[in-house]
Amino acid sequence: MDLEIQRKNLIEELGVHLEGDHLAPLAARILSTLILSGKKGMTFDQLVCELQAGKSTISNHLDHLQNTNRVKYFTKTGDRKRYFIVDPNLVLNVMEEMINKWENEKKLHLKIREYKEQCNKEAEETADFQFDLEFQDDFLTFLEETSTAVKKFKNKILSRNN
Amino acid sequence: MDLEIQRKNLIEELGVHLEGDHLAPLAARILSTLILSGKKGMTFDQLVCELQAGKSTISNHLDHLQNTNRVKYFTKTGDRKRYFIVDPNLVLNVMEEMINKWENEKKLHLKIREYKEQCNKEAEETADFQFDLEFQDDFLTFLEETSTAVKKFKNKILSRNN
DNA sequence: CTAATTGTTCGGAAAATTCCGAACTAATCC
DNA sequence: GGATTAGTTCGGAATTTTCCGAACAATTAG
Repeated sequence: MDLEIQRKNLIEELGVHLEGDHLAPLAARILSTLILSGKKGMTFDQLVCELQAGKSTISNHLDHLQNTNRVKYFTKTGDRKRYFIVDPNLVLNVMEEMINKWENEKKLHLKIREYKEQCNKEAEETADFQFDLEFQDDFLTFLEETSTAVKKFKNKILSRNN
Repeated sequence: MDLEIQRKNLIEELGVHLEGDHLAPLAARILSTLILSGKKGMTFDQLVCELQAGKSTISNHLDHLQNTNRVKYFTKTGDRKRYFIVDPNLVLNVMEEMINKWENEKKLHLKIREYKEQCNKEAEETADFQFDLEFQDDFLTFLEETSTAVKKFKNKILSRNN
């Protein structure tokens, strides 16, 4: 198949997938376009043209993508344009985010566990309803182990990259 | 602190967190309410009342939560009401979803890798730009390992439960 | 100095999501 | 049979998200 057609299709397919991560449709298209452009990057105008979008749309989404550590840019001497690329640490950043999310989830579920235990203590005296804590414990173990797996891999990449 | 106030706060806090998983605000509140209600469950009317929402809203969201394997209900003989509870397999189902998502992500990135390799082959002859495949390879390894970690834990839970 | 390039900011239009109430169904109760 | 319980379906109102174009910098080019 023609490489250019293949590329267009991949931008859309990857774009749809990236929308799953709280990215607006066009933000997802920008990111997938940059992923497929590799290290040569893309300029603001190229993105506007390629994605058939308004300049302000591209500007705002690029801002957001940079603030969330997904995109960076480089420049060339004597060239005012910015060349946008995916953040070289994107994989690490994504992992960092996952770990943080899970860390928060763990704290929350510990709070819930505590609440349930308090309820059980109160109910004990009246031989009333008791909470089953298995759900909470399963979930906490799950978060713990998955988080550890990701951390381990993160360190592996980090030590390889230095 | 008063248990009831603690509960209300937890519903909101957990609710906000659950909104992160593509759940509408009220859908997230339903799920967090059920998580905090334990195995005694909650009836349709209790949810309508507790969450101050319209019956149709609760009905539709409950439908969706059941279709996505997050919520189940049980009944009592001589009682027409349904008692909604979190799906006992919620943890397993969430893991299942993560694995599937990552499986898809892997396929997509393999496609991208292939595209980039084709580009490189074409560019070789003209000594042109070459794609760096490290990003793709890092990501693929990452998905592989995390997926394996989750699968392992899933099996541990499964063997414990039978 | 004037024009062109490279964007950013702001107000609002368009579209999608979320939620509600009114009307409806289906089963049970009296 | 009529009233009550336990919900569902449908149309649309309210809110939020997403995107755009016009006007506005700010830098460089001629």
